[in-house]
Parts: sequence; C-alpha cells; structure tokens
Amino acid sequence: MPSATEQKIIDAAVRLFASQGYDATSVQEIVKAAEVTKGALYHYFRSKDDLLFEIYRLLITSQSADMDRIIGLGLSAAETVREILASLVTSTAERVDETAVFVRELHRLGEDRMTDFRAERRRYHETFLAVVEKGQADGEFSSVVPADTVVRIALGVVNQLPMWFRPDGQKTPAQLAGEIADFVLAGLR
Amino acid sequence: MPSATEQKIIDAAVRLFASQGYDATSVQEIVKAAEVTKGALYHYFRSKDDLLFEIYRLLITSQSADMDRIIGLGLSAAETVREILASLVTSTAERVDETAVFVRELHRLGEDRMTDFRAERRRYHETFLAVVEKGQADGEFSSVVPADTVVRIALGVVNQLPMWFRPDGQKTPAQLAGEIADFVLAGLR
DNA sequence: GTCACCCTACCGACCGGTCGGTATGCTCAC
DNA sequence: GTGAGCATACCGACCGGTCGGTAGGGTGAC
Repeated sequence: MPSATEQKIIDAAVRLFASQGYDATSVQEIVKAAEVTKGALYHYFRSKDDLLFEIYRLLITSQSADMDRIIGLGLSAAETVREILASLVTSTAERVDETAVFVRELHRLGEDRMTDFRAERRRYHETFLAVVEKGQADGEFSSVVPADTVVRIALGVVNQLPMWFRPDGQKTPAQLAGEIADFVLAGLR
Repeated sequence: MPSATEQKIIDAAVRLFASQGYDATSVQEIVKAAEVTKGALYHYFRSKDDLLFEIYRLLITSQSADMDRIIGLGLSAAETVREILASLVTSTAERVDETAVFVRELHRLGEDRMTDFRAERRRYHETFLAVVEKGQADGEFSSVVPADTVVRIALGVVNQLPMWFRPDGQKTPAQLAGEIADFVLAGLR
C-alpha cells in the first residue's frame, strides 16, 4: 500500500518516462512534476532504477493475475484466447504510459532483475502457448501456422498498442479488443 | 554515398544504441567502438541527434522503396499483402538493430522531424491500407475485421520483431515471413 | 499531564563526475 | 595554398545521489 507521496512520484515518473524516455528524464523533473522534493523521492526509492523497476513490477503483477484468473475459468480454447486478449488489450489501453515505458526501457533492467523478468514472461508466454496448442490438438484450431508464432504475433500487437492507440480516438478499448480477438481467432480457423 | 569513416560511425552507433539505448550511449563510446575520434564524428554529423536521425532515414527510405516496388507489380490483393509482409519481415530480420533503435527511440525526434516522419509513415500506412480495403471491396478478403485494425496488427508485429527474433534461432527469416503472412491472410479469409 | 526520547517523513544545498559539443591546429591530396 | 578530413584539449551545464538537518506525531516513565 503506497503512501500518497509515493503514488504521486510513481505517477509523475510514468508520465515523464513515457513521453521523454527514462534517461532523458532527470530526477529533478520527476520531483518537480510530483510536487515533492528529492529527499522524499530518495526516502521511498533507493535509486532512479528502483523507481523504474517498481513501475514494471506493478504492471507485470497485474497482467499475470489477470491471465491466471481467466485460465481458471475453464473455458474452451477459443473463449480462453478471446478473454486473454480482451483483458490484455483493455488493461493495456487503460495504462498506455506504463506499457510504453515497459516496452521501451526493458533493456535497462540489470542482470538479476532481467533474469527474474524473463522467467515471469516465459511463464506468461508458455501459459498462453499451451492454450493455443491444446486448441490445435483438439482440432478446435487450425495448425497451419505454428502456435508459437501465433502467440508471438498476438502478444506483439499488444506491446505495440501504445504506439498508436489514443484514449480519445474513435474506438473504445473494448471495441478494439473485440476486433483484435476476432482477427487472431480468424487466423486460427 | 557515405565514406568509410562515416559508415563505421553509423555501424557502431546502431550497435550501441540497440544494445544500450540512445541516451545511455555516450559519444565517447561511439567513437571508441568505431575506432575514430570525436573530431571525425562531428565532422560528419552536426550532433548526436543528427546521427540518430540518419539511422532512421536510411531505414525508412529502404522500406518505402520496397513497398513502392511491390505495389508496382500489380499483383492481386492477397499476393500484394503477402509480398509486402514477406519483404518487411525479411528486411527487418536482417536489420534488427536498426529496427530496435527505431522503435525504441522514436520519441526523441524533434518537432520538425517528427512531422516529416509522421507524414511518411502515414503514407506507408495508407498505401498498405488501400490494398487491404480494395481486397475487401472486391470480395477477395473478408470484412469482418476493419481494414485499419488489420494493418495496425500487421505492422505492429513487424515492429516487435526485434524483441524476440534471433538470427541464430531455429527459424529463418523467410520461414518466419511465410508464417506471419499466412496468419494475416488467414485472418482476412 | 507532561516531558524526554525517538522515529518516520521529508527538505534542499551540495558534490564528484560525465556529458555533448567546440575551438584550434595539423596534414596531405590536389 | 587551400580546403577536406581529421586529432586533441578543453568547456560549462547538468546529472544522480548524498547528507546534515528538521517538523511533527507517537509513547512510556513519572
């Protein structure tokens, strides 16, 4: 449970990192935007890197929880794929800044954290892959395109969302989620 | 026609920007890796930003030329989409570093260059879009998923390629290009 | 009740070091 | 001789991080 000050710092950092990039954003800028002081920032975070990592952690945690919940519903392969994509697209659309930072600054993770992260992403990737493969094995999905390529495409699309999705655009996140799910499922027929 | 020195600088910069990011790479590092001096770098490029932009320019120019060439062949919609994707995927696979830098550091473009870039990307996007829309109008493609979403998905996948494609992996660029084209076309049936 | 004692939360001036960029001059092909 | 193609020494701005200090609230001994 983050304090109000901590939350202000994270919010400001996400916004600035998303619009300028991590390195191009100074700690001074963050504290100014968050209306706190440097002392406050370094009271809550051990380093600028730590702050970045906290942003990642919040995002990954929530995405993994979503996926686990959907898998737990025990739906058919097609329905599971649709739900996973819909949940991913809508949650990403709601947090475009976090996702933009995440995608763009991933390489800044240190050795240890990168290892942790890769393990978590691998788990995520393979859970999704298993759903597609099961659908193919059961004959619910076509096997023309290998399952791993399908998963790569599907997750890649979501990561690119921040590049073109605009909250004030014509399509609501839910609409978009539906279209993307339709397209991916069509490719699996 | 860039001189040998100029080329060495660009190559080194691409490699370093791709692995560490633009801001995290100092001009000192670049000249050291390129085995030239700062004087040489600032003889050919007006600023570090200029160097980055030159990398963009080379990539965009070649991609646009590829697309124009394919459109000029006058193939069917399906064949055109397949060729565009195949060409994009293989050329991106051959230049993962450039593409990684491009995707990651886009936001660093200044006002003017960003405007130029958006115009060029818009042109690219709409040329592709026109092909898909024509295919849908002619009944060659399904219209279940709106053309603009299909184009976004297709181009998004390519931009994400550097995140997971490995030149020493199991799949050749050509194989991958085929699979991606298959999947996109399947979604258009 | 109150005062000594702490503790968390926060402040902001300051530091060593690095960065992008420049000024100046050499050298060699033409 | 003169200009393109570099090399080298150097500059001022700014950066992430530190550190001595403070404000204010909780708490337990008396």
